[in-house]
Amino acid sequence: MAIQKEQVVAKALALLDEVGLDGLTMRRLADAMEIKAASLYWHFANKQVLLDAMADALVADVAHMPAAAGQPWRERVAQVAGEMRGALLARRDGARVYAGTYVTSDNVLRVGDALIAPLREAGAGTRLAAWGAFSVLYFLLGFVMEESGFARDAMPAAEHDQRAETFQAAAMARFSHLAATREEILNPDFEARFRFGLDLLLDGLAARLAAGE
Amino acid sequence: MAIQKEQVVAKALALLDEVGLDGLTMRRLADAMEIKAASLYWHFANKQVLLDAMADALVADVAHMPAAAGQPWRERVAQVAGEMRGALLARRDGARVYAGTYVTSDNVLRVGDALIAPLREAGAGTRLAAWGAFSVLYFLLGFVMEESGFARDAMPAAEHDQRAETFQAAAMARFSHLAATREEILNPDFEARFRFGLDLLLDGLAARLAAGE
DNA sequence: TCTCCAATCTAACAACGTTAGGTATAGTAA
DNA sequence: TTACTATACCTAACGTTGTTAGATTGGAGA
Repeated sequence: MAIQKEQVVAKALALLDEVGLDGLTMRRLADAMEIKAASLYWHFANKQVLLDAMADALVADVAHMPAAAGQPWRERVAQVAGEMRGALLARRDGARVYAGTYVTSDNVLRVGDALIAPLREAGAGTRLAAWGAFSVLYFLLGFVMEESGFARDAMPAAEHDQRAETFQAAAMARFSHLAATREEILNPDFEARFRFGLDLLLDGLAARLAAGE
Repeated sequence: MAIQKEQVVAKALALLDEVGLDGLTMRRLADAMEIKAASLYWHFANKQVLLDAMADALVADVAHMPAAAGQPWRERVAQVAGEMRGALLARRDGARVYAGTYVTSDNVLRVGDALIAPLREAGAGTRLAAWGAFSVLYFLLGFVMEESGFARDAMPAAEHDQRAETFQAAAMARFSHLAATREEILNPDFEARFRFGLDLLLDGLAARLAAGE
């Protein structure tokens, strides 16, 4: 029975890649499984429960690697954060699915634990460790939501270009600082941008660790 | 005509507070305006356009105050970020509405400009200013989404308590670091938590500014 | 008075999530 | 074998949603 549930979730994630979150309907999912829509309610009480299970499955592979001996806490945090970002980007609308749920499954909790652990072992107090780890998660979630919203394949290329154009027009006309930093705002190297923001947080954490918090 | 549009948006925001994003249907909005649903499509091409306009209106009051003379860049960034958080929290599901759209309206662009400005004037290069400002925005968005999801009035009290319970059970059994920092994870002082994460980012930015980036 | 156009209406469509209640299948106990 | 039970599906339908087509209103300008 647990096996069947997981098969449904797997098919749902595969379908998500095809049709996106808005296109993911119970009827379409049922079709893909060669089943009728009503039968899905045998396995899941409602669609939200299904989405919760999908969100859980989304991060199932994150934070499984044990820390290498002597690995610095920064690297460990960055590692988990990178895995998490990768997991949310791996499937279309992954970040939206994840953000739309409020799951406290093992898979989700493990990520939190894996972010807190390096901080605690580096000497952080409970507040610094907990709030710091969650700050990383908040940044990560906000970042990836924007990142997947901006991805070229998330919208018609024409719309993408038109957006950049209206942005530029408004920026030049009214917002001098946006205009001045336009190139960096539109810079599509999301890997570097993510690393940049993450490093800001890690630097802040390092300063507090050094100060004995 | 623009007036009418804004009246619809205003009513929609008022209704949002009453029924939440999921309860906000075109028919209900039309009812509240003593109009039929189809008539809304005279003013807005579709629901998403309406939601975009709502997201725009949501942040209409943010970042209007000019910087006080000699005000440090940190304070200015914190000020705008605080206003933005306040705006997203001011209306029920405000963060969800905002995150679900991709608007490049004046109101939205002004926030970006107001976050970049202090950094640039403090000597930041274009990359540091732009990426730094957006890092603050990403954190902010992720934070407020979580915050409003966790707010007591966002879900039945029973569900809230049950969540905390299942969290605790799992944490104690399997995730020692979550268990150890449990109190700080569940700490409801979101004001302090927000300030904490924001300060992490600001510290990181300060270090880079000092280094001449 | 006539014309025009903005703003609304009625009516309907397809699609959605979900529920009630029936049916086949397969394993288990008598 | 027979009877029972739980699992996993089915058909059929309900109410609601976003949206469209096309008709109707009403007021302003010629």
